[in-house]
Amino acid sequence: MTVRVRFAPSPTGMFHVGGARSALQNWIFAKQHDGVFVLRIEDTDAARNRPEWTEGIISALDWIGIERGSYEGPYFQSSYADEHAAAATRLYAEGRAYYCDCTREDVIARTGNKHTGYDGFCRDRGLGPGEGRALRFRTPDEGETVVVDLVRGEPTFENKLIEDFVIARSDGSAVFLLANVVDDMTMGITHVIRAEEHLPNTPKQQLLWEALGEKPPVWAHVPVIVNEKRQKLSKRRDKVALEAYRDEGYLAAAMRNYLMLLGWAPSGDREIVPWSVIEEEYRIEDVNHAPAFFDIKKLRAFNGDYIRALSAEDFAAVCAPWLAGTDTIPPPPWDPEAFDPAAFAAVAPLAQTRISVLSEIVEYVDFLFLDEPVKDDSSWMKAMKEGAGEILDAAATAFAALDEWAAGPLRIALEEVGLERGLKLGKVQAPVRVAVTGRSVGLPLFESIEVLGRERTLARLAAARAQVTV
RNA sequence: GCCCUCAUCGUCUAGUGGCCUAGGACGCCGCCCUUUCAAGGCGGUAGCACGGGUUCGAAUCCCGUUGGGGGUACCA
Repeated sequence: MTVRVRFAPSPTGMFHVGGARSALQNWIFAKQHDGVFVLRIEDTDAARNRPEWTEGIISALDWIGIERGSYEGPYFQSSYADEHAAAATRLYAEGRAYYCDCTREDVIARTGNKHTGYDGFCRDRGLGPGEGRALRFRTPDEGETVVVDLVRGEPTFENKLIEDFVIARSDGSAVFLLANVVDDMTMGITHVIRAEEHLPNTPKQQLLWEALGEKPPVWAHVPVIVNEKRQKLSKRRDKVALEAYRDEGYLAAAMRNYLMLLGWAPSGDREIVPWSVIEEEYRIEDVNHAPAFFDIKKLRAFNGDYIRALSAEDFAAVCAPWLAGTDTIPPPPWDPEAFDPAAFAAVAPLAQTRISVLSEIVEYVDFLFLDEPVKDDSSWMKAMKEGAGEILDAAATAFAALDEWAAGPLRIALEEVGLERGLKLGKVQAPVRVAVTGRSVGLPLFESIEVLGRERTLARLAAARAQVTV
């Protein structure tokens, strides 16, 4: 028997980080078992299967490293409508399902509680299909349903506590529970790996598999990912869009490493490991049972680590989108014509240890490509204190006298300016830094000045001097 | 309400009855390095939810309590 697992996201126009983790888990599982990984876009309403959303899902998979060609699909749930209908018909014909004309309000009126579920009112009324009648599955009155779950063992559910749930709407279309089962059956799915939130659905789906005469798949319910309030990550209140992380400058490798560490850890005291280690060591059975908090701070730390591990060439390459802008990444503040790849390459290694996400690259190098440096007010307040004007003058004079425009001599020149005034380099460099880069924090100063060039540096020093009154 | 499920530093985890005086990582704090800021090095902070068992011995097994999460739709 070949293992067949499926990743079944619903098209929502956004790819959830939880979905990314789930896709990765399914993908690894298929690889480890020489099995097949299937992508099936899930939505019973065909009208919602928007092509651009599907493309979004696929490009998210591309980004996270699940190459096209390593999976089957995409398939669409809505294309199995005939199978859904056939299954519903069969279940009705065999007495495993019955029609019901109760509305939600009817049920609540009878039970007096909106959370008790369906009361079985139409069970034996012998209703046939018709207007306003939904098809309900006749749940067994006794016995129990044992779910075989790779991460949770064998959660057991008492059948009598499972309500007669709807499997087809009054318009005949199948509801998620049935559609999902029929899709999995027709696609020969053997293993279903998904989030814990589906666990309460599982006995219902398993009952359907059995009623349809097939052996249910092996399940694996991994814990959900939660926010700082320990609630399931939600599209509405949490930042969950994978593409948002991508556009902010998280590396796919860091993201997937981090995602896989939610609820699991590789052997030895290590966390940042090559993907090959994860593929080899990850065992779905070893995944924790408790929900994990999506800690962006730790993700950032991982990302910084991955960035620092890049070669100079690779670093420059991954920065490119933020240096030029893309469809989804805003363009940098400078004129594209002003961008100088050689100047960037010269300072890039200095920036590499200083950023945690790629989008931060812009503020470190913008002084090289802007006509005038940005003027950060709090930096000015801090650096342009009394004596600053004089320091700027002295620095300009000393720099102008230099024969060799390079970081070493520039540093010596400024140190002398400080020496004459009994000031440490740290003190004298502050106003110079702000004058040249606009900010009090940035790349190493003399290397920056070297790359900026004599002419522009002296011009900025003079411009700043003119604005300083002390 | 009912059903399901979970419980080790603030967070992610290691731990499967003695290697635990509970290990690592992120965060936080301190020191070193240092032209700012990072990076790097060194050190520190902090945890087995609680109560009962079982056992010579329990973070690990059992029961209960408390607390958290999920589900409870003619959504997926």
